[in-house]
Amino acid sequence: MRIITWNINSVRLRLPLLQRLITQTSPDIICLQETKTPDEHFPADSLKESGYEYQHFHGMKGYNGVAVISRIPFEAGKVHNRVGKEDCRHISVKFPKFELHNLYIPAGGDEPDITINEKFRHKLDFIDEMAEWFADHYTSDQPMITVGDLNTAPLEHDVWSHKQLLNVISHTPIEVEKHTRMQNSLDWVDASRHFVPHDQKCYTWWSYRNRDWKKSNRGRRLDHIWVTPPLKPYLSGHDILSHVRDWEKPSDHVPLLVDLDL
DNA sequence: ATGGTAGCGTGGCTA
Repeated sequence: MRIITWNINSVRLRLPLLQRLITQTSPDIICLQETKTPDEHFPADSLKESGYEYQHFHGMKGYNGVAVISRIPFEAGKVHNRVGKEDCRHISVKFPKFELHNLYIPAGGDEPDITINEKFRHKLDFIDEMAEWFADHYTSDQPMITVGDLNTAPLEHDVWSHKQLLNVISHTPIEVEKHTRMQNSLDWVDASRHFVPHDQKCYTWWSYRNRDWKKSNRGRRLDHIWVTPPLKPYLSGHDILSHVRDWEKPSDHVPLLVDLDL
């Protein structure tokens, strides 16, 4: 079983790129973030024609938005409102062999100070709520998968410069602490780091604000696939599809792929 | 220290 997660940064604008990704990798399940469209404009029919008959999406005008599209049937999905907002950042669906959560955690703005930056407060509260909610509703012996743009790069080699990013939102100690606490809530296994050694640089996002993303290579690992311990033995493959960052009109995030022998 | 680019949807927010 092949699962892809991708912050697509507008599913309508990049539908042709999504189709190309499907042709090249043939995933069973695709999870998208930042679809940036209300549900009535989600390209549901087009993706059904591509083979993804089972769909669950939740979007809004202009911002955020998450979607799960699948060739494999799943039970009716859920929408989860987080920290009192209806801003389309968390959906889940139930497959026969596991439950899947698709997350778009708030980016958090620019200033890493909760007293002056409401967006950073929102991000930290969101992560806290997720950690509690996972622990309250599940146990780590249940087969679960969480994917998405978690907007935190927790490890030293998840960013191009650990020292220079210590005070930059996505890699500050307070976020890393909360992110790690969320990860520990159900003993989530970080699938990318299961395959990529911790001392090796590993990125899924490169800013638009660099003239040449590949040359400067100032990336961060913001996108993640986590599995609970029962699924760990079935992890069989992993790929970060960096070449997609070079397609015309790319997203600033690249797709992350995991294979499970299920 | 600053500014750099992109999407949505047409002015300014968010990333």
